[in-house]
Amino acid sequence: MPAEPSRPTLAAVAARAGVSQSTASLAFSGAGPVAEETRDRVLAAARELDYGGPDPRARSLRTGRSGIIAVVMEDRILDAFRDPMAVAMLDGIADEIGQAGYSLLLLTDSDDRPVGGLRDAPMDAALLLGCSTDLEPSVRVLSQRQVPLIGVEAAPREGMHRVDLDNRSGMRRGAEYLRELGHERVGVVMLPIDRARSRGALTPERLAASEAETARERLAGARDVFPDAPAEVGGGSLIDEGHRATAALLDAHPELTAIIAQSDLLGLGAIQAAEERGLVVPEDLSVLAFDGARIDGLSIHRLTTLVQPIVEKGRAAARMALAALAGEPVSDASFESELRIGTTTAPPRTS
Amino acid sequence: MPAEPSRPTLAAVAARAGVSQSTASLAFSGAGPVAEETRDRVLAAARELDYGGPDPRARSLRTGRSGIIAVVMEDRILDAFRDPMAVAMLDGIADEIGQAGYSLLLLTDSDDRPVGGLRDAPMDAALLLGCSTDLEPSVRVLSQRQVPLIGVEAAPREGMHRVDLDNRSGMRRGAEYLRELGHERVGVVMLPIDRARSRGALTPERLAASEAETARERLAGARDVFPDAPAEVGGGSLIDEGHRATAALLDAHPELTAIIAQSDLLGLGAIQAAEERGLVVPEDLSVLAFDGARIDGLSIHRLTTLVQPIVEKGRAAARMALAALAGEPVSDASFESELRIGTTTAPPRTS
DNA sequence: CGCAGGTATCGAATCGATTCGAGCGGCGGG
DNA sequence: CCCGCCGCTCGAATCGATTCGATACCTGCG
Repeated sequence: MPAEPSRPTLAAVAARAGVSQSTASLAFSGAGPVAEETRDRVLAAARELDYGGPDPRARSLRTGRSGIIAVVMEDRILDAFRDPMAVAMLDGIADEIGQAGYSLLLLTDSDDRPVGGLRDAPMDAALLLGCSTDLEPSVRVLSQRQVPLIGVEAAPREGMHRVDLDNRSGMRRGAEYLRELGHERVGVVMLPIDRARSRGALTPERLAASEAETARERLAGARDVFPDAPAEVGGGSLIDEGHRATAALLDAHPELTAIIAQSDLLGLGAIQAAEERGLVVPEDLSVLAFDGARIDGLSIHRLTTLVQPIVEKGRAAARMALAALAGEPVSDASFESELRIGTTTAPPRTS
Repeated sequence: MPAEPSRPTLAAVAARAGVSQSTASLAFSGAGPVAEETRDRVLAAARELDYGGPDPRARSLRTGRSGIIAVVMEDRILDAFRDPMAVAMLDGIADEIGQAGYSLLLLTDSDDRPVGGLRDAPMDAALLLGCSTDLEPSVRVLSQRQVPLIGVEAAPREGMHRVDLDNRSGMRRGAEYLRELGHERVGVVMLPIDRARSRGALTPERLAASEAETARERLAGARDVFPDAPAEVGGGSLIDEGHRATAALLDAHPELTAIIAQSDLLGLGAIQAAEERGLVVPEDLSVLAFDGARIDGLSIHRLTTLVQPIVEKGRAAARMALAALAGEPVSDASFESELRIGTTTAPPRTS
């Protein structure tokens, strides 16, 4: 091995400054009383040695804190970031976390490497975004490691704090609004309900086998009002998927006068599909969605949708993690959506 | 303090299994020879004590590796993820990094806390995405820490490996194509050129003060062909920004027959702005963009654009980091864009 | 039967900081 | 003038693993 430049250590700095290691440490961390003159000497020595501050690894071993909060998603990163809701929530999380001096570690629960980063990455807390039960093995590792766990719209689990949304009652409220407008034949365009993200008409069997809390709850809300509503499952929360699913739904059920989409993107796809077959929204087909996403560049329609406080949800999750880390008691949070009436719903044509 | 459950340590497991700590370590890591029977005993003891595997903090102190690769962006997370290019590149990075068993730490170079996570987060390497020179202080900390640095379209810096794109010659090729079609009056819609993301007409002073490599290079390419092309700066790579900037440009220069947008999103905004004022694309106004982004839900126009291998860029950056970590020699990478002719360019109307 | 060679295990040093209690002057009050 | 307190500095233990060299045992061969 050639010359060893090897990063200088705090001990080296202390030696050069002629103080003990403990004093040098105090000079850097600012904790504890240090004479100004001493601190200057230490900092000068550090500069001379090109010392860049204490090694985070050593520090984190000693203090038990790494300054990292992990966010675990089940999707591929690409898919997750295509979803404006995930991004918005992440933004809330990042903001809150950053403010508190933590950094954000992005983990996916990929099938390939079952507990890849989850097991080996240093983290002080973990936020699980919309995770299904089959994340169980990974999550177990974390609770063994006594990492505080916060689940956002995740299946309940012992020892996990939760952030929830009124998916069912919110969607029910939306459905009731459609019924009040006079709709009776309504179809539902669903978010994926399994990890394979398989498309197609929803059958009772598929529903029973599903692990996706959010999709199930939103469907339940819709069916509270329209018990027989047919549903088509999309392969993701994407405009194109909403387009495809709606087309399939309208092919199979031409009598539908309204579509309930489980997300705004699906709803936008529904509008595209409708227009493509010559239907005018909302006169020929009403579209109700969910999320209240702010989507760049789509200004023509204002979706009627259930607005959820997504950024706040992210913030809340982050704050719960921070509270848990601070040793404060943590109580679950639950949020409510609000029906925002746009230009995509109207009474059905009186035929 | 109440009862201390305190996570069991490897030493405890070793003791319970009746082996030495070293043996227990080997049993877990798989390195070194361990009799099968012994390993089973260790794993059993671990199970009984509910031991979740070695502490990443301690491991990383000892091994000098944390298994984390950081990605540094200058935007807020929200802004960065609104940009499909950033997301796509991140996807390439995440994929490559994950494959190698590393996790991804997301850092932003926020003004508030100058070296926030950058200084304190454990990381084995850092990827800087499109960062300007004023990232200097943060970056210096990292090179002090001897963390391998990879810059993507970043200003050159000593000790930093680079991934580059032919922004200038690519855009020049696009501009030449416009000229061949017969265009002479062309305007440029630009990406932000300063951290404040201030909008408005581009002046020579603002250009001189700018730090944004990518925007400058792409402009230079356009002006290689149309030296006097007026330019308007957008407040981000967003459809709405392209819309606004194009409107401003057309107000000030009604004679323009083509718009060169520095990103696809800006290009889409340009189309919107054109259509809004009754111009037909491409007959009345041609639009040339840059990126070749795959954008969900926009199927009407096929942008004429310079396609860049964005995912590959991400992969390359990640691979360079991994190579550096493996002690292999690293050589800079540079990529080329390709002009893809769509339906948004045509000869100008012969007036 | 003795020894070389190999394998499984062990001891102990080490990674680089933080932190707690003790020590040591200097200053103010009695 | 002496004592006690306060403010600064120092030593040494500690965090929880990895890893290198040494040890003990066993096998097979001469």
